[in-house]
Amino acid sequence: MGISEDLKQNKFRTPTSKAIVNIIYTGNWVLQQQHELLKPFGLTIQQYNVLRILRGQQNNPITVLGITERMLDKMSNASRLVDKLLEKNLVLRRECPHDRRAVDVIILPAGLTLLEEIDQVQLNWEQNFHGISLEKMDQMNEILDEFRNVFTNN
Amino acid sequence: MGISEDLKQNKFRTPTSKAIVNIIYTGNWVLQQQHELLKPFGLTIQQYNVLRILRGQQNNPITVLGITERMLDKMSNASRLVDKLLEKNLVLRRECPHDRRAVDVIILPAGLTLLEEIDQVQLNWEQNFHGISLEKMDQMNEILDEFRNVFTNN
DNA sequence: TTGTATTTAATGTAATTACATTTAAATTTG
DNA sequence: CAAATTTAAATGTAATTACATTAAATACAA
Repeated sequence: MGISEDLKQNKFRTPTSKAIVNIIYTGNWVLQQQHELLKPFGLTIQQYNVLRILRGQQNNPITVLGITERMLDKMSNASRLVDKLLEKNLVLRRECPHDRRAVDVIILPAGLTLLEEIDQVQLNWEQNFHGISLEKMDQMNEILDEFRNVFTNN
Repeated sequence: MGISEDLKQNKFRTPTSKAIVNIIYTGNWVLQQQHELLKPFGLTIQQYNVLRILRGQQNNPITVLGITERMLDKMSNASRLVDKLLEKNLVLRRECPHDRRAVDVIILPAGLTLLEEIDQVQLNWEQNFHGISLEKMDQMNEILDEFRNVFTNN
């Protein structure tokens, strides 16, 4: 019996201790799904996140530090992630004009096209959750937010 | 502005797409906390999980495959994780009597003691969430379970 | 201005992880 | 029974990640 059965059978001291395992497990489960979904596109989850951050900039360049700050996942070396995207010709890197320490990164049309392809598959995957009411989703979002905010804001 | 602000400001197409990011982000946030919490004890999260699985066995040995099946995190090479725990003298490894392919793993008293120490810190950390009602925790648990179960059971 | 501290990115490295392969034992099949 | 298949664990390896350090540019302070 695996952990999914543990979760079903409520083998936990308290709802809180179950919640902690449940959040880790479900987060991991989602990551796994995303990982599978991205495989055919030759991107890791981290690379995909960086690409989306770049798209979110709407043509404005963003520095490597800017990327780091926006990343889901702590400091996974944005510098080397950008390297990988460069190798795939999905982004452009150039010295920042006002600050020669910084490096601007911009998404290339090829990057945008790739993201659009992935969007299709993503949207399709999200359809799976349409059986869950939006009210419930909102509820969960609220509680997750509250969960993190017990520590003076995160 | 980082992703935590994105979550606060509801910059998402739908509650569902927010939920997906929120679950990954919160899961990651919890993992990060656990990681910090375990640092003083010289264990990685994976090693800690394996130790807890072994404790859950109540003196009954469990095979490496058994451990893999119970792990939160897919296949992170239980074999090598057990190696690490062996190096730290927290577990014992021996050939399984009925099946010479399999290897039984048992937690040692030192392992149990270490877990007890960690329990203290864990419990202390969980106190942070006592401001959230148990009803809410239950609600979140239910929705997380439902979330995963849209795919014929996970 | 000069020297010090800070910021930004890149790099070195050790550990971890993902994924495939290997080895040995057990199980199944002909 | 022998051969083929499956199962369990270990291992090889390439990629990724975590963490520390370095290098270069900027900001700041005396």
